[in-house]
Amino acid sequence: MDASNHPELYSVTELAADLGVTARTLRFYEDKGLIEPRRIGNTRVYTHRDRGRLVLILRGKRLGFSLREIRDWLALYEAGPGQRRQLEALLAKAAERIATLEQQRRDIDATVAELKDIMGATRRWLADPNRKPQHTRKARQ
Amino acid sequence: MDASNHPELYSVTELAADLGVTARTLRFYEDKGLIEPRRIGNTRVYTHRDRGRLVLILRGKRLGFSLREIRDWLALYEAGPGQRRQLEALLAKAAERIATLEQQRRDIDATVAELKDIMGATRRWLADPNRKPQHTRKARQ
DNA sequence: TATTAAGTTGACGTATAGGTAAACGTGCGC
DNA sequence: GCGCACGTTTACCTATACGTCAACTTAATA
Repeated sequence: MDASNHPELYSVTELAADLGVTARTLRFYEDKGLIEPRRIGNTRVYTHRDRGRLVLILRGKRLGFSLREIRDWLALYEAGPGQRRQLEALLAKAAERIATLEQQRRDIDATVAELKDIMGATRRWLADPNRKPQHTRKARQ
Repeated sequence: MDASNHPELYSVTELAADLGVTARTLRFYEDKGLIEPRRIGNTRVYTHRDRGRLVLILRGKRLGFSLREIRDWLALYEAGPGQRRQLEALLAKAAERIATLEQQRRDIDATVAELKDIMGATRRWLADPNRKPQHTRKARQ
């Protein structure tokens, strides 16, 4: 069950270790239709191309896409007639994701501001418990 | 099952509507030990104080704390000997949360930058497919 | 009184990305 | 001939914050 004699073939455990994930993860991705490694008998054998595909998958994950999105995009990428459409779809998805992230960033900024405000009020209160607690910012509720 | 005759008493549905959540949510919070409204027979009756407590709970949620954290903090707030300790605990929690959020913000910034980089490369590729795709930034993997 | 509205508990479903365990097969070296 | 390391599948578990029934009781009202 060892494929190390051939430089471009990997077992699950090998490739998983190589990519910094567990074998379970690779099998899970297969379950979800993201990869389909060859088999020798019952045993999975990953090629260099499979590895490349997995690198793409992991990058997608790191960028915050769900496995479903990644799978759909890869399928579309393989089946499509030209490249143009997929690249445009990719651009759209990326723009969408950027919008989401920038919204999250604004939410974070607002939350941090509110937390800092509460901290300030709390500190003033600790310094002088008689002074009424007074927030300078108004919360959204 | 209507408590509207008394200005400070609410039924689940009333208070839920008032707070913009569902009755299920209030019962769930009770299950999790965050509130303990009085009962008339089997029926929940919320007082003005319960409402105040729920406002605190919802603010905690909005600021990104888990129900468990909120519950623990409320318990500590009720049981504690003075206020000083709880306020200091609150300060610590808030600082912790701010640190988490600022880390998230950095992650978002990095991700957005990478996405924009990919978009740029994709656009150049669309404009001139002969030119090799070339990212200016290097990803973390 | 019969109906309806609102209350109750309990249990199962949802989404995500795997972890963990059980039970089993299989080739290899000694 | 045996054990070990590694492979396989199936299936249930995790965390979070509720949503969604279902079955039942109680209270108010026409």
